[in-house]
Amino acid sequence: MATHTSRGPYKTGVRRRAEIVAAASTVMARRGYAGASLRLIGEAVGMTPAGLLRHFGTKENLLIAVLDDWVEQTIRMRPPSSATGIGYFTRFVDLMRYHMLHPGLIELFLTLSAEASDPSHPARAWVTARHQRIVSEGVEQLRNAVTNGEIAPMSDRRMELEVRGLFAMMDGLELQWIADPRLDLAATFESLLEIVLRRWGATDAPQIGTPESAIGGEPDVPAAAVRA
Amino acid sequence: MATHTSRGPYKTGVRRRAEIVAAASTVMARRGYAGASLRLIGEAVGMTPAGLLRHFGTKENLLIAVLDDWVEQTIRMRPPSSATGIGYFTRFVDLMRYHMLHPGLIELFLTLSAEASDPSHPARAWVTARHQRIVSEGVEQLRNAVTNGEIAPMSDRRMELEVRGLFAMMDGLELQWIADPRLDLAATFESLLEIVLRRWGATDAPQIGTPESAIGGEPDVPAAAVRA
DNA sequence: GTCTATAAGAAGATAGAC
DNA sequence: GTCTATCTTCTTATAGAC
Repeated sequence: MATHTSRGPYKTGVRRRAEIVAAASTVMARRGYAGASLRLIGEAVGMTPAGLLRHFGTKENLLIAVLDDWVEQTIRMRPPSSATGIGYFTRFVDLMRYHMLHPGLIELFLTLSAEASDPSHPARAWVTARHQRIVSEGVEQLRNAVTNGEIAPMSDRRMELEVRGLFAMMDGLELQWIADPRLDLAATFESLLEIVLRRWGATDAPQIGTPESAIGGEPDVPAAAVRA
Repeated sequence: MATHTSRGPYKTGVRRRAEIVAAASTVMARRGYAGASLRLIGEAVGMTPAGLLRHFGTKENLLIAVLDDWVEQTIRMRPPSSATGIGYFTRFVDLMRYHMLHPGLIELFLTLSAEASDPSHPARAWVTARHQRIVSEGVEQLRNAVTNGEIAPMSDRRMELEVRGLFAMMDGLELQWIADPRLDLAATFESLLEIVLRRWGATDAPQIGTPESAIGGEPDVPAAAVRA
């Protein structure tokens, strides 16, 4: 006991736990919650199903850990209130680029969002709450943009409509992208966001040219190379 | 044999088959392909798993039958080439209203679209092919709209971008709607479509007021009542 | 055409050795 | 902290009675 080099008794345990969450995240993203068995996750991290349950008790607890990790990663990538007004929205281009490098994250979110149409799905409440949170967060930032004079004024109803439309477009593009990874997700979104910002009357809309093609159809334009 | 009243020997068989497909469609939409066991589907239609497999042989064959039925229902609702140019896009408002009355259809499509991010998923090829088909179909109709002088000209790349953005918005709104059915899907989409058509320079964009609120928050505005 | 019975395997979860 | 072994239940699928 006195000879171990780690400073805390739980140090390796914490690391192992993180490895399990990462593996579970990947497998659940690919196969869905129901399709991701503890054996499959265990194989990915080199452990038996019993070993996993020593750490998390139940499969549902593991899902919750995966969701928490997803939130943590997203926040680390895009800290809340790091940008206000229009800057809040332009930062989503970086988020899309981040997603292209970590496909599992968005696969997981979309799979759970769709699966959770079942009211008895363990992630149902989490998904619903998250949708509500990002819409109200978006409306708040759009209001900031108006207050700061970055964009033209609009009604509250119009703001909710615009925010819902923008977030819907992001999710829908991600859905197209996981069906065909040749789609340049970040570039496509960047072009569409520019159109939206221009329509809102943003004066500092980023100057971005229309990408060569949304799909890299020609073999000499390997858009898929951007992925990890 | 000579006494039965049905005209063909397979009449009841065909009806039963249709009932199974309908039940399987509902259960798969709610639980995903992996989560929808033959036992669960059998209970929904009053049959044992063995009975189901008498009709379809394997679970995967049943999924194929469900996908074919999905296509058939969608086509019946919105016949191909029934509207060209801008009319093609405005008809999507009707499609959204239809989806609100038949939630299972869109739940199934979204669940499978997300699940099928796994390359080994049996519906992977079907989902990918469908995404490609509707994008090229949309671009074709947008081109028609330009040719007919309904909207301002735009480049081929821009057309693909606009179509991808519009379809992404539709899928994303549907994702928001299954997470919170209080959202008035058709009205929200109608308002957003009007904005897009106006931007395209459509002269006959439908005159629709912004809905009272995208979410019927007040108890006296039961937006959910529109559902079946 | 649907059933019961059953196979062969995988699922989540528990007990206890080391 | 991870293992093996085991339990119970559930999975898809087959065989054969009615």
